Parts: sequence; structure tokens; C-alpha cells
Amino acid sequence: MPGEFIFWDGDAPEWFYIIAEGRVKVVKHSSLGKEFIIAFFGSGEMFGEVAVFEDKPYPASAQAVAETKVLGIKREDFLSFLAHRPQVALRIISVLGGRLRDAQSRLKDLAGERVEQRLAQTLLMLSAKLGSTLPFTRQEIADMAGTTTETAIRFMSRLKDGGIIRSTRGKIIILNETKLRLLSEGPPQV
Amino acid sequence: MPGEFIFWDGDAPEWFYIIAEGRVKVVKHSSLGKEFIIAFFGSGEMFGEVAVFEDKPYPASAQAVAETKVLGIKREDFLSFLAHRPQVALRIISVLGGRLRDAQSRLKDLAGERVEQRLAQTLLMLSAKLGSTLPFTRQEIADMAGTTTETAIRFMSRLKDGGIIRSTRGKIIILNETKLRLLSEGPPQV
DNA sequence: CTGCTTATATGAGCTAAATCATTTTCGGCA
DNA sequence: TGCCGAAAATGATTTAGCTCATATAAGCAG
Repeated sequence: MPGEFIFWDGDAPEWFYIIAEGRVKVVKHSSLGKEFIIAFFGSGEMFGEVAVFEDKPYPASAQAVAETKVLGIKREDFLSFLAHRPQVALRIISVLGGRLRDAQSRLKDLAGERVEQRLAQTLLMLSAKLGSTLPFTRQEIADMAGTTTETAIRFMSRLKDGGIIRSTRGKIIILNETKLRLLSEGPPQV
Repeated sequence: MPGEFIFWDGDAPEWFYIIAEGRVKVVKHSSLGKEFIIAFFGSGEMFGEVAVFEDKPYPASAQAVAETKVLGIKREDFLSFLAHRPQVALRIISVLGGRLRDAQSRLKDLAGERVEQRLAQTLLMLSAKLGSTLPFTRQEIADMAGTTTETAIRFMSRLKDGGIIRSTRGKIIILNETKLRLLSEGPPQV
């Protein structure tokens, strides 16, 4: 069900999940309860692996966004399966590597770039994954970029005025990826 | 040699590295050239894996900090070695998982916590890895926490006054981890 | 159609932290 | 021993973006 939690930050990692259908967001909360969206996952993607492979509590919570069906695999079953399937293991290494790369790139952005660029980056990242129509509210975008809803709204309004995006409630359509990329690359250099 | 680069952001990933001796930092630069330190690695640790497993350019640069000896393994050699060593592959999955967990936790901090907490977090993370004596300048700490040198210095001065740390040039000794942990967990809740 | 909820929009301060500027301290080395 | 470059310290000022407050609009249920 939408809004339903699949696991909570801190739970013991019994299961490892693959999404059969629907969409899941993985979130962490700051000390003041502010939500930060680590990632969205869709059909065919796995999540909860970090906890499973390390046998430590889930480091974040997973929440269904749409009507979602997930496939849960028991930790031990999966590990023993993997032990005899080096090719699958390599595949997983590659997926983890990709996620690590993403995370590190976002780290740099959060640490060193300003909100506008982070927001632009976030939109680009999403469009690379999902295409030019993004089913997200400004609030969700803000929670991914590490800013506030108001700031995200203001930025998006400017993008709209500039003809870079179009949008309806809860949906953003990217019209001009090139311009967006320019914005993401820094202040209009003098 | 100290300062020497082992690879640069954007290079093709020929090699995968293990540190025989010394210390290496992995850094990324923001659009304005500001440095962000993704991680420090010491003896026995591997780096450069992300690029190797995905066969994409290195997403960051690696720079020797001290006199350092690294062991380079050719990408293909390592991959074919792994294909027959599921146990090693599992081990690598676990290392990557740990790094991903770290990165995501830092993401949340950068997005949602204030500098003081991020700095405290950074010190705690380092001390968990290296013990209570940390061989870093305030500048390096700042570059890891995503803040400025001045802000890091001011914070450290306060920690010193509070008896939480002691320090000599280029070195920080944590005296009271408990208090530091309190600081990292948020504003002195009312 | 009518109301109700949630998203989007916009203005006006306010504040944490960056920036800029100077000064002091430290440690290695000529 | 005294000099020099890097690290640390500290003050003054500025500003990006957060907060708070209020308003409009869009979708959905009854």
C-alpha cells in the first residue's frame, strides 16, 4: 500500500528485497526529523542489500510509494545461493559500485555546490534514470537535494519561466536538458 | 611521494589498487575547485574499485598523503580471478556495502544536519577507524565535513575549551568521546 | 457543484555559516 | 639561533537559503 513501510531504519536485516512492481523510496531522517531521500527504486531493482551483506541493522527505512509488490528473499538463502554463483556476485558488485559512485557524487555536490546546482543535478539524475517525465512533487525533489520545499518551488518556478521545464501537480517534464545541464555545472561563469 | 596523484578523476580504470604502506586520500573537486575528501585509506585497504567493476572512468582522484607504496592489479586480471573465487567476491560485496552505508549516512548528515554536528560526526567516524589520535589538519577535517577551514577551527577551539579534544599542529586527540557523541546528535534538546 | 486536502506560489525577515582580512603560533631547517 | 612557510586563531562583514506567514490553485470525495 502507498505509504506502507517495508522496513525501518534500525530493524534487523532478515530480508533482502526485489521489487516486482511499484515504486519504493529509501529514506533517512535527520536528528530533527527532516526527511532525506536516499533513493527511489522501481521494478526489478533490489534494495536492503547493504544491511543483508553486512549483517547490520538496516541503515535507512524503505517505504512504498505506489501500490507495490516486493519479493523478499531470506538473508541466509541468498548468501548461500551467491556463494555458488560467482557471476551473480560480480553483477551485484557492479550494482553496488554504481550506487557508491552515485552516492559519492552526491556527497560532493551537497558539500560543495549551491542549492540551485544541486537541484539541477537532482533533476538530471532522475531524468537519466526515468526519462524526461518525472513523477515527483517539489517536496520530494527538495528532500533529495537536501533543501527546503520553498526553495525547490522557487527554483522550479524560474525553470518554468525559462522554458526549461513544464509541470503539472506532482509531475515535472524536462523540456531543455541542455540548459539544465548548464545550470548544474555552476554559476554563469564570468 | 606525498602529494603525488595515483589517478585522476576521469582517467580510464586500468588498475585496481591495494595499499601496501602509507596513506591515500580520495578527493573530488566542486565546480569552483573546492576540494571534498571522500575518504582516507590506509594499509591493506583497496581503492579504485568502483571504476574497475563498472568499467567507467574513475569518479574521483587518488592522492598519496604520506610516503606510500601501492600494489596495482590489472583490471582484467582481477576480474577473472574473482570469477573463480566467490568467497573473495562476497568479501568485496561486504566492503562495498560498508562504504555505501557510510556514504549514505554522510549524505543524510550533509543534507540535514548543521556544521557542528557534521564536524562532530566526522571526528567520530575517523576515531572509529583510526583510534583517538587523528593525524589531520583542520583544513582536512573541514574538507571531509563539507565546510570551511575557519569554521572547523572555530569549532575545534570550542572543543578544546570544553576539554573534549587536545591538539597539536596537524594532530587531534579525542579526550571525551561521549561528549562528542552528544554534540553529533543534535542541538542540546530542550 | 461544493467543500476539503494537498501542492504550489510568493513575500519578508532572520540566522548560520561563508567570506574576507589580519594576526599569532608552531615546527623544521638554513 | 633565527627565519620562513604552514597551521591555527580571531574579528568583522556579507549573504544564501531557511523560516515563518499567508495566499492561490488543483485534484478528489461526497
